[in-house]
Amino acid sequence: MTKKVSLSTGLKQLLEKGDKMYQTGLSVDTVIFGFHENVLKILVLNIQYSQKRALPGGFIKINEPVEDAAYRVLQERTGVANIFLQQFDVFSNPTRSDASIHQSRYKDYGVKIPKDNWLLQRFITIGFYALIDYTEVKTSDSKLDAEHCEWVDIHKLDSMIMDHKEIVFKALESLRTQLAYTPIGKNLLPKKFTMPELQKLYETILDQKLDRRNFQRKMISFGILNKLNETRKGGAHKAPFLYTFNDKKYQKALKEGLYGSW
Amino acid sequence: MTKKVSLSTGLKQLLEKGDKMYQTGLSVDTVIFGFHENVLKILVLNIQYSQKRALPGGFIKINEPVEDAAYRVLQERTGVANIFLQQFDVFSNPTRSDASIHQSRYKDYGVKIPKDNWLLQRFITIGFYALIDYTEVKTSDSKLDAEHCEWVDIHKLDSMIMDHKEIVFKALESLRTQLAYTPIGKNLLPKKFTMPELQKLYETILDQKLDRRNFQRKMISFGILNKLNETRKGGAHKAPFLYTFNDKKYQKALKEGLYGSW
DNA sequence: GCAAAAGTGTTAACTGTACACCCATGT
DNA sequence: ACATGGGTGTACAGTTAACACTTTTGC
Repeated sequence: MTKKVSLSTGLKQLLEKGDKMYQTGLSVDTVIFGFHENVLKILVLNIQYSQKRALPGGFIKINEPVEDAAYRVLQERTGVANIFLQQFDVFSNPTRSDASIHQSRYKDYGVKIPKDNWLLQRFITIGFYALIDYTEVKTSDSKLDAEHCEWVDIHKLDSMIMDHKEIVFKALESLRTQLAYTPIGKNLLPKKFTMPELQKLYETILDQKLDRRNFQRKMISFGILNKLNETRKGGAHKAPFLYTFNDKKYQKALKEGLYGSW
Repeated sequence: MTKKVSLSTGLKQLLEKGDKMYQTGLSVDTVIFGFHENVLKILVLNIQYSQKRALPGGFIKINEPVEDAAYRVLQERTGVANIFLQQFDVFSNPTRSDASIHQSRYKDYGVKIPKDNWLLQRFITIGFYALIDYTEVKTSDSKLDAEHCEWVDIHKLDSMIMDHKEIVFKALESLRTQLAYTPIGKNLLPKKFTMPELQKLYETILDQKLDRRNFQRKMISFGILNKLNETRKGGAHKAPFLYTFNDKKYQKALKEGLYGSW
């Protein structure tokens, strides 16, 4: 992260030259899902001088595909590569933008954004969701950062700016639909995981209990798992076996779907 | 449609004031599906001075939701209201734009578009597909129109401008996926239709033969059809019964899916 | 040894698929 | 009458769902 002075320089450039560097009126917002302590969480930004939170988002560079822009945002916030990213909707309500958010960001430096500045125009945003291994993300621990990143339980997202709560809701809806015909665990779990862990993940996303035995059989029948000869010791009771995803088959299932269509 | 003079005025305004009226760098393109003579067709534009065809598309007005923009395009081209419209993807390859298409459109009027004009900038387009009752569309019959609309068999789309063929392909792919968990016939068929007609529609979209009897049972089991006490006379052989969609249940199925999720 | 969690097996219910048969209509 | 397409029924197979039993581990 940067200090106040250089941040100010960056903000100044954004204000004055942003419309030459970026596609005006367009942004990407990413709903970054992670799984931790049996809870589905998303990575959100705490907005300075506001109780509200925001989705990590950014602008699209001239000559940049939107997927790259979303990936760039993700990298900046999580430092993780090889992330599952999925575009799921476009949000274009003309009243969704909120000039005050940008204004308060600049107020501190004594700058008032001119009314006709590109930042204050109406923005259409393209929504992506990402699935990411919680353990691989190094969120900055300093609460002092102007834009501090934080994992928040999906059920405890009370106040978010603009339409960001709607975006999260839609992302979750898409994720649930995806779950039915696409493998998803690989991106949300550590390399090695147990069957109960995988099941908890599914149950959390679907918000529903699943039968332990049938779940195991179904998962194995998909043929995307490698069973290891190790067990997860340490927990009370019987030690469950560890699994990894079979990369080749996983990728194949991602492309063709778990059931191979009609 | 308008004459050359007023068209020129419209084009002039587009060139000079378009960036004040529309979201720059953003467009919508619509893949309009229709079903006729047992063939899945889409409505395309014949580009003047070109052998290539284009998808009906347009720009997004300042303060207009993208869905409204897509709907506007649809209305302009088909005159039909109450259309099923679905956003399915965003196309943002930086090299997808083609300045020559805009240039040749203006060349006729002796106008050369300045290099820095908004029309020649990179455009990101939001793809929609529409399902529409073929019989309700009045395509202008005059082949003289600058932008003549035409129904074309989905399998006979050889040359299209830019990435429009890819857009059609992706739309078809989405439609096929949708088919599995959403009712779709309502928008592609006349009010009254027979079971064999509905089946042909499904077979055409899926590009696959389906069992006559099982299809019928499955459709009826969805509970979205009203069987009428009329039959479609005229054809050879036994007259099939006519059906309509049960609007209430159809709308419910659209929202909740045909199977009600997990 | 006991409680709690994990592994494996069995059966019943349901769904999808593949047919067979009968009926109506135009030639 | 017969060829063709449409309507209805049934039987089998494959899948899903429900549940029982055994094994392992920490206390």
